[in-house]
Amino acid sequence: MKRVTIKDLAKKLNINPSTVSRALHNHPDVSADMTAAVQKLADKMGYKPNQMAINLRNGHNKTIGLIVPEISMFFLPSVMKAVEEATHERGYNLLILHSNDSVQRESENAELCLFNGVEGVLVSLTKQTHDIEHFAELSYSGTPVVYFDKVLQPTHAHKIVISDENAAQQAAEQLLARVVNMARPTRICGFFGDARLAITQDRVLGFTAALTAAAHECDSDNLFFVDTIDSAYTTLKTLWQQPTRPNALFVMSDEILTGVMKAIGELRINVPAELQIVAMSDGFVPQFMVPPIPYIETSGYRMGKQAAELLFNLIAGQEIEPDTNFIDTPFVG
Amino acid sequence: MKRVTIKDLAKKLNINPSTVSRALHNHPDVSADMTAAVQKLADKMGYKPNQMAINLRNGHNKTIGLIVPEISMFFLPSVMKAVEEATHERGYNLLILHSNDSVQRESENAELCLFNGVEGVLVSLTKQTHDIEHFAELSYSGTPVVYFDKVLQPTHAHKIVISDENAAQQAAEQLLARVVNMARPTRICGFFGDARLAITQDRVLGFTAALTAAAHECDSDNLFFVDTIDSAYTTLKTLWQQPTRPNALFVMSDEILTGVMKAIGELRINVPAELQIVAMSDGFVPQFMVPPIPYIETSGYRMGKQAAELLFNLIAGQEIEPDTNFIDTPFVG
DNA sequence: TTGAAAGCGCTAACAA
DNA sequence: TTGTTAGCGCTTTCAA
Repeated sequence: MKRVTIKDLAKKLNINPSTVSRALHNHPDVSADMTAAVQKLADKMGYKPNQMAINLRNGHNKTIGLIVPEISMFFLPSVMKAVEEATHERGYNLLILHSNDSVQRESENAELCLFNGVEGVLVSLTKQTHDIEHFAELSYSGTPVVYFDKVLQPTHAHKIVISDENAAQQAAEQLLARVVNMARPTRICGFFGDARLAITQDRVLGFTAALTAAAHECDSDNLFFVDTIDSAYTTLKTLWQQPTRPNALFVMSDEILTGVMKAIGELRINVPAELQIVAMSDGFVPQFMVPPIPYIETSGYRMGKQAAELLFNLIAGQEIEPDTNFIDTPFVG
Repeated sequence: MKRVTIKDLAKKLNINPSTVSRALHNHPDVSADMTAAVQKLADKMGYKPNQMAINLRNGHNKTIGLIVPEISMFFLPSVMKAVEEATHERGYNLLILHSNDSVQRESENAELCLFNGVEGVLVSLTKQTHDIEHFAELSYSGTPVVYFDKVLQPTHAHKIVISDENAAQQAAEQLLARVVNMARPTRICGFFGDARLAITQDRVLGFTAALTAAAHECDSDNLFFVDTIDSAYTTLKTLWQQPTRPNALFVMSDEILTGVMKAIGELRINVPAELQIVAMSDGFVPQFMVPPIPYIETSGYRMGKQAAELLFNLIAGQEIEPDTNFIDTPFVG
C-alpha cells in the first residue's frame, strides 16, 4: 500500500500540488476555505510528508551527527542523554557514529555526515587522532562542527572541554582540606591515567600545583600512572602493603576509581577514616561507596548539553568565534 | 562551494549523466575506457554521491532506528554498542530515538522512523506501553520491527528477550549450590524490583521454583520488592539488623544490586563469607565487589547483537515467522 | 555501448 | 488566490 503524496491530495481535490503544499503550510496566500479543505483531506487520507523528498529539496537533513571514539559506560551515556534531549527539543534527529578508536573510521564517519546532509556534528576524537584534516571538508561545506571532551588543543575550532588542570587542582584542594588536621603524618598520592595523554598531564599539573601551593611535598613517588581498571587495582594493593601507606588519594577518573574501589573492598580499607579520597568523576561510580566518595564532577551531561547548545546556535547561523569553552566542574560530596 | 554532481562530471566529459551513473556503478554495459575515464574524473573532482537523492529515489534510507525508553547506565550502553557494531558492519546508519518513558513520544518516534524511510526498527517499550498500535503503520508499510527487552508479551511480533523465569531460576540454583553445606541455618532472601511489572513477576517465579525444587522453604518474608537504588539500600540495612540475618541473597537486577552493594559497603558485610550473593546482571556492576559478585549474565550486548541480526535478516527479505526468542543467560562467577 | 527522458515527492519563483 | 513549471541529484527504462 503506497503512501499518500501531495499529488494524490491534489488530484482528489482537482487542484494543483503547489496549492496543496501551500495549504499544508498555512501559507497566507491560500484562502481559508481551501486550506481547511486540504488539511481535512490530508488528515482523512493520512497524508504524511516524505522527509526524504524534503531533505533532498532543502539540501539538508534536520539531523545532527554525534561521532564518538568508543561507547564506554563511564561518560558517554551521560553525554548522549544530554545531546538526545537537546536534539529532540529542537525537532532534530540524532545520528550516532562510532569510531571504535580508529582514525580511519572517524574519517569515514565525517564523510558520512557530509553525504547524509547532516546539519551539524559533535565530535569527540579518538586517542590516535593527531590532526583534524578529515573534518575540513565538513566545515568547508558550511556544516558546523563542535569538538568536545577529546579535542585537539592547538586547533582553531569550537571546543567544549573540561579544564583539566583547574578541575584537578580543585579536587586536590578538597583533598588537602580533608587531611589538614590529621594526627598521623600525611601522605597524599595521586592516581592518574596514561602518562602520554594530554588529559593526564594537565591533571597532574593541577594536582601538583595544589600540593605545592599548600607547601605539601609532592614527589614522583606519590604519582601513579595506571591505564586500566586492573592496574589501578593492583597498584593500590601494592601501595597499601608499604610501610608508609597513604592516607589520602586523588583519583583522576571513573575508570581508575573503579579499580581503586575494588582494592578498597578487598583490603577492607575504611574510607574515609583510613584513607581520604577525592576523585574526578561523572558521578555514577562514587555512589557505590558508602559514604559516597566526594568528587569534582566532570559531567558528561553538562558537556553534552553545552556542546549541543553551541552547535545549534551555529546551525541557526550565529557568528561565533571558534574558541575553547570550559564546563563547570563543581565539587560534590 | 557547491558539491560535485553527476551532471558536472557528464558536462566535463561531454557525455550523458546516465552514462556517468552507470560507469560509477561499474555497469557492464559501459566500455572499460569510459568507465575508467569517468571514475578518474570523479576521483579528481572529488565526486561524492548525494545520499539524500539516493534515499529519495530508493524510497529508503540505509538507516535503522533504535527506539529506547530511557538512557540508563545499566543496560543500554551495551545494547547500543552491539547494535552500532551490527549496523556499521552492514554499511547502515543508526538513528537513536529516545522515548523518555512516554508513550506519546514513543509513538512520535515510530512516526519519525516511518517518515524518514528507516529500513528497520528496534524497539524497547516504555513501562506505560500497553499496546503497540502505534507501530502498526510501520509494519504495515513493510518496515520490519523487532522488539527487544521490554516487550509486550501476548503480541504476535518479532521479539528478543531474556527468559526471566529461567534465568532467575538458574541464578537461584547457583545460590543454593553455594549455601548447601553451610553450618548455620540457611536463610535465602530475594531482592526484586517493582512487583507490578511482568519482568519482576517472572523472576519471582523462577526464584521460588528453584527454592521449592530444592525443598527449601520460600515464604513471602524472604521476598523484598524494592524499586529504586535507595530502597534496596535501606531494605538490606534494615534486614541486616534482624535477629535472623540472611546468609544468601538473590538480586534481580543491576539497579538493585547497586543499592545492595552500598549497604554491604556501609555495613562492612563480608561477602561471600557472611553473605552469599548471586545476581542477574549485565556484568558491569558486579565487578565493583572483590571478589566479584557472581551473576547470571543478562547481557545487553548479546541482546543487541541478536536483535540486530534478526532485523537485518528481515530487511534482507527473509520470511521469518514472528516469534519470541530468548538470549543465552550464562552464569559468570 | 550510449543517450534521452521520466520520475522519486516536495517547494518556490514566476505567471496568470 | 491559484496554476505552471522547473529543479533538488540520482537511477532506470526505453530508444537509438
